[in-house]
Amino acid sequence: MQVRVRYAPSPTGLQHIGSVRTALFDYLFARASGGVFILRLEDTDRTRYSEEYVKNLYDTFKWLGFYWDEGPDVGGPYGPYVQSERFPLYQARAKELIEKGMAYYCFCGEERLAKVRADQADSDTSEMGYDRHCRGLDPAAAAARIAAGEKAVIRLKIPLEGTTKFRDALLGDIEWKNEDVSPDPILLKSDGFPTYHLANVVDDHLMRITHITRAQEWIPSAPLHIIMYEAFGWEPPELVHLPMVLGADGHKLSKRHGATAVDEFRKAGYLPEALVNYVSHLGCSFEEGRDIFSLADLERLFKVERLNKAPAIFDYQKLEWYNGQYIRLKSDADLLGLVMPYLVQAGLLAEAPAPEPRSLALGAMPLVKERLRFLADAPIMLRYLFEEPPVPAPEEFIPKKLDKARAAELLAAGGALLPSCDLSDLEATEARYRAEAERLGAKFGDLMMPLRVAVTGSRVSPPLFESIRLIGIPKATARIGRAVAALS
RNA sequence: GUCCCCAUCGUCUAGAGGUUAGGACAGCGGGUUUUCAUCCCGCCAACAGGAGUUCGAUUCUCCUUGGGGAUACCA
Repeated sequence: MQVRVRYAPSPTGLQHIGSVRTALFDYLFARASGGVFILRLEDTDRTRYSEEYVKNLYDTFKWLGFYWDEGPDVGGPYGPYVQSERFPLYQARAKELIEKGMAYYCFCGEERLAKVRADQADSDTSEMGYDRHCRGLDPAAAAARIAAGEKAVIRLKIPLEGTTKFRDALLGDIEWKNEDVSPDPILLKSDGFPTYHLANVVDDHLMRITHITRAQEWIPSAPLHIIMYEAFGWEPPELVHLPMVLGADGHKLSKRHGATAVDEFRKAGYLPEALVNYVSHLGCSFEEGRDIFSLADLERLFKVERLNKAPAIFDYQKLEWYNGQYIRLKSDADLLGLVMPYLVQAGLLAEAPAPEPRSLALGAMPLVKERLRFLADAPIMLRYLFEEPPVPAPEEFIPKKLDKARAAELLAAGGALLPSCDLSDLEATEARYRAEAERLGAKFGDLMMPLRVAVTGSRVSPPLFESIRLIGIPKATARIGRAVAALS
């Protein structure tokens, strides 16, 4: 039997790093088993729905490099793949359950439900949730009220006794007492929209889903779904509940822990490879003694047995390390392509730069490749190549244990030497400067630091001689001249 | 409160009865180096606790403790 797995997001927010991790495992599971990966939009919550989130969903996965075999945009034999386009299906199925006596109309309004909840909170009862007030209603009477136009929801009849068993491919056998299952959850809302439970079960069955992979927060609704499958007389898919992703404080990952929307990572200059690689190791391992895995590697190596049961804490530092690794793996041309939008946004480069500034930027890539943590760091690091940096305060020029006069002297000497240097020969240039430092009785570093500050505007910068080679000796000499003047 | 799931270094993990408990990130200390970074080397650091089972338990069972999740006309 061919494996069919789906990622079924609800477009009620930006794609979250946690759900993307679930999507990744869905995707890998399908690919590793030669199965089919399906995207299904669960847009049944129209109060939180937004078109913008649908767009974000597509953008996110395109950027990450996932593709689906069936979905709203690519079609497929079991469509439509958007739940809002499938409403009649759910209504029919809910009514089917009523006819079978497995579900019932409930006429309880918000107020009564709120009161039930409040009473439960006040008393020391362990009973929680709906009190099954309408469960005992005469079906014919209820049907008559519906026919008369009264508003109602449809609730599933959870058996009052007995147990529901199911097997999780990861966690093994799980058995629930039916009295502990959510008491008669709503299947169809009063506005006729299905809830997650109904839509999910109906669609998973109709779309021939073979494996449900979702986060462990869904375990408590699994028995309820199983009861529904049984009520319909359907074979339930295999369940795989994935470990959750937590923040540093051990709670469900959320905004207060830092960035959570994939979009935020993307804008900050994270690479999709880094994100995928890092996230794939939250709750899963692939191969020992290796840290770097491409999406293609993961597709090949993924196995359900390598999944973990315990929740994983999201570690921003490790993600950052991965990002650096992937940045260093890029060719200069590729890196420039990635960094370009950031340079453009900072006003350092035109959107379609002329050959000269473009080659300047390209030449700068080897200088920053080892230094970038995020793509967004590039403009800060490279600004001095494109613009005249302001002359820093005098104390910035003064090496440790030296004074202002000495700094000016070293700076002037270093500047004077520059025009006669052949910067295509870095070694020779360095040798000359070392000799110059010796002649002046200065440490090499003390000769270099003021020069660096004068040329780049900062004590921290990419390698100096290569930087000068990029902007040209005349420009560098001019900057040094200005700095000498400022120091005198 | 009730129910469910989980438990190896600070973090992500390897380990599937016998290992000096391995790797990675972070931290710390060195080295390379014109600053910063990269890179290289080293160090620190874990089987939550208690009962069993067994010749032998990190590994199997139970209990305790701890952590997380669910308890919506959201998913």
